[in-house]
Amino acid sequence: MQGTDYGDEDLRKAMASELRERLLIAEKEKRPLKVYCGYDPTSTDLHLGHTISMRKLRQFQDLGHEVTFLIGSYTALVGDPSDKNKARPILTQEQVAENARTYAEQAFRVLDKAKTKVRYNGEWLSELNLLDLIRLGQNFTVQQFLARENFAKRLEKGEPIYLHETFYALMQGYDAAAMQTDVQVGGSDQLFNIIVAGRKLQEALGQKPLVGIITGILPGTDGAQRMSKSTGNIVPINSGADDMFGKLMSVPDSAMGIYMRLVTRFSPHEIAQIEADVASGALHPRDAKMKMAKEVAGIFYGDAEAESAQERFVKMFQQKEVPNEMPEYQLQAGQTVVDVVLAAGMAESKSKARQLIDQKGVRLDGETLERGDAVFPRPGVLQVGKRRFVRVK
RNA sequence: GGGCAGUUACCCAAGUGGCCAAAGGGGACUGACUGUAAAUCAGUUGUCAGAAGACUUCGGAGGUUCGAAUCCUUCACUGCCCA
Repeated sequence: MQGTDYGDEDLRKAMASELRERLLIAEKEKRPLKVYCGYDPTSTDLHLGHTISMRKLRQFQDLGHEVTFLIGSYTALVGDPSDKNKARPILTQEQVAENARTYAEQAFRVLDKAKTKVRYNGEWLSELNLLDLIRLGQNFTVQQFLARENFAKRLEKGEPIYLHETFYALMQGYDAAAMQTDVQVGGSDQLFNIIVAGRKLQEALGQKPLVGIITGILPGTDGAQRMSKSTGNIVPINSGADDMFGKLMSVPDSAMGIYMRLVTRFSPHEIAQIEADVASGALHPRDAKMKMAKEVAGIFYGDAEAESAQERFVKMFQQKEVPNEMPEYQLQAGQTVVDVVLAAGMAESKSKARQLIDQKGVRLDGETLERGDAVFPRPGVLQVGKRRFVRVK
């Protein structure tokens, strides 16, 4: 149960004992537990935050249970109101289909492809008619929804709460029932959807209510806000070992602990040791973070790749060497420095390019370029800011 | 359906006829310091122009005015109260 976060000790105990009980039943019946977690394809990239629940699924998988990677093709059309103070813009079916396309592939960086069922909740949700929906709704009161923190907050602030947002929990709950789920994994923002909606609907439909495994929520690279595409603080799992390593190193020290707990394979004992060493000064916080970054990159890309990502990182940022690989740009005759910065995609407008130059943020082979209106002096490595490079040819 | 309030840049938010490209905060970006961390300090943050300046922007459209984010009309959207 490492990395779980129920926010309530009684609930945790109840779920732990229900899980034990359920395991015994399954053993007696000689069947695996049906375990699932749902992912709404609201963007194209899965990120580190998604992998917490995926790794829980993997654990179940390794223990021989039946794991379903559920793509929320239908729920994504509604938008989960969880952990948001705003309604999410509704996606079109086309957008959802496009996003869903690569989800499963990315998921197999963590899950065992051979043992994973991939399903789409449109399969059963699209079959429901209005009467079915009304019947589902009979199991819940408006008060239960208004008690949810994110709805209560919006209510208090006078922000809109759309009726369709309340369907989300019903839909997710119905997923659990449709798949006759034994165990559902999800982040603590899913507490309501899993513990209230899922269990209640299963009971109403004569099933044994599922056991919820509620994981902690990973903060983003800013170390504070929940990792999410819309806050722009994600570590994508598909963008290469170097990128992942670098992004992990930029996470504030204060978030190191939670990263180790949620997204590494370190044991509680190892984590305690690292934290003690950092506290005593025996281990430099930077090196502790490197350990974490290498471990996480290793999970997704293998230890060898993670090792070389670390080497490149050290070269680039500690020894200030330029990276070996970078995008290239073909210099055109007569182009000024501003032109090149703009054309190479290092600035979004000429004004911005000029500002960067004025701020001494533009260098060619390490030498600061002072004049934006001067003709670009010669081919070389153009650096903008600390970490953006392009080879001008 | 009726009454009231509101819609400002990436986000929050000030501004109620000229001094407004629009205060302040957050975020982002650049530089210094560092461990590509955090914190701190300095700067930038509509577009174009070397500068002066020009142009576009304050929910949409139209109007009044020498001049509009600010006034009027209308449309759309949101909240609150009443039904």
